[in-house]
Amino acid sequence: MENISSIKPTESELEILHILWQLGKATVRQVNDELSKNREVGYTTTLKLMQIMHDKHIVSRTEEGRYHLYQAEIGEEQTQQLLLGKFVDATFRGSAMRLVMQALGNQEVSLDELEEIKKLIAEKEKNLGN
Amino acid sequence: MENISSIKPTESELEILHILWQLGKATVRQVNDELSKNREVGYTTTLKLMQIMHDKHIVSRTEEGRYHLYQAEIGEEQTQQLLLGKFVDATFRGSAMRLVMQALGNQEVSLDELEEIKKLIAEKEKNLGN
DNA sequence: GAATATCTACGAAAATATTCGTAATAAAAT
DNA sequence: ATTTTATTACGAATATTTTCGTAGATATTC
Repeated sequence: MENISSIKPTESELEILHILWQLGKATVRQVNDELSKNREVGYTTTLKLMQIMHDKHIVSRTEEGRYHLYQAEIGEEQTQQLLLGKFVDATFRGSAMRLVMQALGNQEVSLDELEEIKKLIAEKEKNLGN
Repeated sequence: MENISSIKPTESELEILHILWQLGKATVRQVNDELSKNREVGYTTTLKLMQIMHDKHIVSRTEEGRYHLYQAEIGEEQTQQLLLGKFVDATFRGSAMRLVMQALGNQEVSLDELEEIKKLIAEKEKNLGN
């Protein structure tokens, strides 16, 4: 990926990216099998999507004999970060704070997870305190 | 809105909703003026979008003389909550925790805001502690 | 009161995203 | 070696979202 901040995978592409992030390298068949666990989807549909993603350089591929092995070209965290920024802008008018408040208030978060978040806040406060 | 969990405003619709949430009631002209502050957009484009939103029952309208006065039919927090849930699923595979960590780690959040978040966490821990 | 401006309604074009059918090719099985 | 199976390439149909042109109605201005 050259143009790093212009990433905008569609929802379907994101589904495929998640599978590739999990599997590392995968054939269209493997990805399609994974997708099929959740919903009906034709093999050529998945193939086409992955070809488009290849055109867009968000996945790379190598030929292994007769197959193509696909691999994500953009990192999971990096992508989440970018999508998060856009989502915050679109839905929370740029206020990450409000997003966090809503997420903590209403989404499922466990006690252990809250502890981790507290640690992160403590560190962040230390840095901001400078 | 009858079918509350099937809300899925598009990005353009969300932009308009933000304006309506802010203004309360507004004419197409007012909304279009607001939109135009950010980007080029034709009046009839905005009109059409708002008509579609009316068809979908995500806004209501009353006739005031020659104008129509539009008003959001879905609440801001409620909508954000729904979109947040979908976003967490699509982008963070359902882990609100990871979203919060990333948001705190990389988005802009001030010291004061961190304090507020800490308060929220404290309360939530009290409840979860039961 | 004629011209101008400002609305709404509506259809359809344009842009984007998703789905799939068909053909070509290569491998595997019989 | 012929048939069956699995793969890629490609075009096109379908669906969704966004944009806008045109027409008709009603007010406003000169």
